[in-house]
Amino acid sequence: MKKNNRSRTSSKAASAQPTEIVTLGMVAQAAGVSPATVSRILNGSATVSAEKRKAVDAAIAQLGFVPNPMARGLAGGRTLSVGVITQSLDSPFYGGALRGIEDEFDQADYSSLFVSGHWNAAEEARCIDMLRSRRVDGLVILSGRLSDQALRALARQLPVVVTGRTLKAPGLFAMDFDNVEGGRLATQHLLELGHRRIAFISGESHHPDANQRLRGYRAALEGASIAFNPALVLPGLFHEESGLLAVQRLIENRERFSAVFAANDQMAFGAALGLSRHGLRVPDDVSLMGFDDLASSMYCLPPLSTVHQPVYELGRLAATAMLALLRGEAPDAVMPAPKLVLRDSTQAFAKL
Amino acid sequence: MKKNNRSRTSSKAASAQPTEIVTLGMVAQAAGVSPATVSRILNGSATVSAEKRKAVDAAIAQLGFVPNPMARGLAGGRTLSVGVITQSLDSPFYGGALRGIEDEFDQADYSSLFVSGHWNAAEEARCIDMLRSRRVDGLVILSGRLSDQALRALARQLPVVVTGRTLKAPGLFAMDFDNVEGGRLATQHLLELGHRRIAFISGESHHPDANQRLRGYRAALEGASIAFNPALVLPGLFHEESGLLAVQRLIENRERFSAVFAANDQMAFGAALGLSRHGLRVPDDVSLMGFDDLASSMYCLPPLSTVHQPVYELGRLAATAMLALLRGEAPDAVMPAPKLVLRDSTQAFAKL
DNA sequence: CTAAAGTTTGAAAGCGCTTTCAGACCGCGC
DNA sequence: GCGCGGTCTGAAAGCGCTTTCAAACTTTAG
Repeated sequence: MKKNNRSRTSSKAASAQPTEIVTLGMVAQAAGVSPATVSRILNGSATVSAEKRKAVDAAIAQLGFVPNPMARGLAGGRTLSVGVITQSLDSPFYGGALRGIEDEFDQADYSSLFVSGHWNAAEEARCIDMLRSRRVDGLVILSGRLSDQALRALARQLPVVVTGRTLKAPGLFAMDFDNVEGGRLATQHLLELGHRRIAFISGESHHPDANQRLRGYRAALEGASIAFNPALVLPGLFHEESGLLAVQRLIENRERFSAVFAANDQMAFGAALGLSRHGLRVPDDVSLMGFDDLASSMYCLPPLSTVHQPVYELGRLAATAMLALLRGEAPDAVMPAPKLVLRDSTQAFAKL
Repeated sequence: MKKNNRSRTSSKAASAQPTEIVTLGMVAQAAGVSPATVSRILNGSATVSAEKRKAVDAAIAQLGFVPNPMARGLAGGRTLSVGVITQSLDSPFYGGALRGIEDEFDQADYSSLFVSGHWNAAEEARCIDMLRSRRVDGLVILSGRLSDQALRALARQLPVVVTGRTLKAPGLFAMDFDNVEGGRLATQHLLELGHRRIAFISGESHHPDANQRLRGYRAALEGASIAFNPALVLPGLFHEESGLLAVQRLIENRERFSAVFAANDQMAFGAALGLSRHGLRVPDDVSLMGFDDLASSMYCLPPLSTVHQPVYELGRLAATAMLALLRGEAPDAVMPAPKLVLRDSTQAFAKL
């Protein structure tokens, strides 16, 4: 018995291990060829005679050989894995995107390493270091906090796909959703329903999405020749509580409004609760509009009118783009345009 | 220039790479010691003179050396990574657990590989194979579909922590939430409010959680000497739509009920919508109780009374248990007991 | 029929790290 | 002064795979 240092958990106990470790070398031996040949067949990196190929395929099947990604990574420089940086693993919004990414990569036999940056540039950088040390072949970043500069530098080292940006650089593919148009659409809808005093609950001030949606809101107002009233825009933090708070503030300030447009659905939920606490009914007393179209928006009370973001699709597109980048091709993913989803939380303005 | 086959993306373009690849060998050379010594210091696997240790530490810091996990894994048999099998990456319920797991492992310098089994035993097996081929040091399985048998076999090969089971085996740690008690608590609460005709929307019939919660429901009924009425328990699929459907069915059947207890919050949301569609108000006309206490349950309308599951804590506990297993210790994590969270969706039964 | 130009193939050299194994060095006791 | 048990340390052998490199054949051209 040679020295077997690996901690295979049980060297004597379990005898009928379902999966004994099978190496490429063993396959080679079983097929009567050299390891190099097996590797070539595995990777299609060179032509191999049909005869040997058959023998090897048989050996692989018979032994149940599964290549060891670590060894592959070490030797070949590729790991068939890509890092995905999200901000929070349990975000109802990004969750869908993660699923899309996972599905797409799975199909291509890549595996995805998910890590979350917690909306924090430093932590994000840490994650990136970690992923690079694991030698991921590429990086998908869901609207990170990194500067465009840093992103460009990163893309020089490995392929990067980033969402929520418009940015061009070698090795870098950016996909952006038209938040301005989305914000405009939502506001316009409210306007068309006759609303004139429309409150806007914004997202975090640093967040580009929030600002773009605000721009859309202002653009729509302008299009309808309605003066922008800063007192009607409230700060928000993209979570339920901040929506609630915003509405409370609005009411405390005795601001008059017949509709509320929240920069995301989560804040809209909070707003709905806030309104209800003050005896205001949605949509009878005030119309409410969200943004994102979370899975749960269809089932809240009342079902929320919102701007649909194809978040699962976005995930798939991002992954597809990464796959293209990895193949050395230029990705051609196109983000779907914003689309209004009208449900029960908005209705025509009723003159009081 | 030696042959540099690695595809470092740019061998000439970028000159001021932020992170040049630094190997253990380079550290050794810089510190004037052998690679073996550096490794020993890194892993604390043997005593090293203070002098050399200092030199090496300095070199590491100066060069910004980061060990390559792949090489470590290949050579040492440990990868400092653990696989986490969840069912859906975007589940509002498991999301919290994932976050807990990630946080805990991060602190211990382990990284987590998340994959989802999509509630499907075959896919789950695929995931496990994939993770094993990546040589994860352990496996955390969030209420999988695998048989206890399979789990036991798995645990013989590497440490496993599984939630949603009661199971004892070497190398295996199971953590279970007391769903029966939770179901009992919720039902009892409704009972105490004076409700007598309480509908129960169940989860998938194969899902142990659903069945346990049902058992709790029946136990509470029994405790109050109320006959169990099968017509009041509806099948459900743990998602919103099935909650909606269940309520519709209930109403179509002209079943009389003054309260609904859904086996999870998502179905409760659906139920709320269903009730509202039929002009039934929560809680005035019917009380509604959920299970899980999702983050959003606090913000729905009306805020949902439910059974709190400490899902983030559960994640942390699972990770802590895995860390203990990895150290060869026996984990001693204890699941918190179910706790009622009473909000606005339940109220005393008002005689019609 | 020989030289040049392909094809296939295997031997061998790594990838970056861990881990024996044995040598070097030290302080002891006899 | 010699041998013994200890404590450090480096050389070297892998881990499982990829990728040169050159050898061994086959073709094709001249």
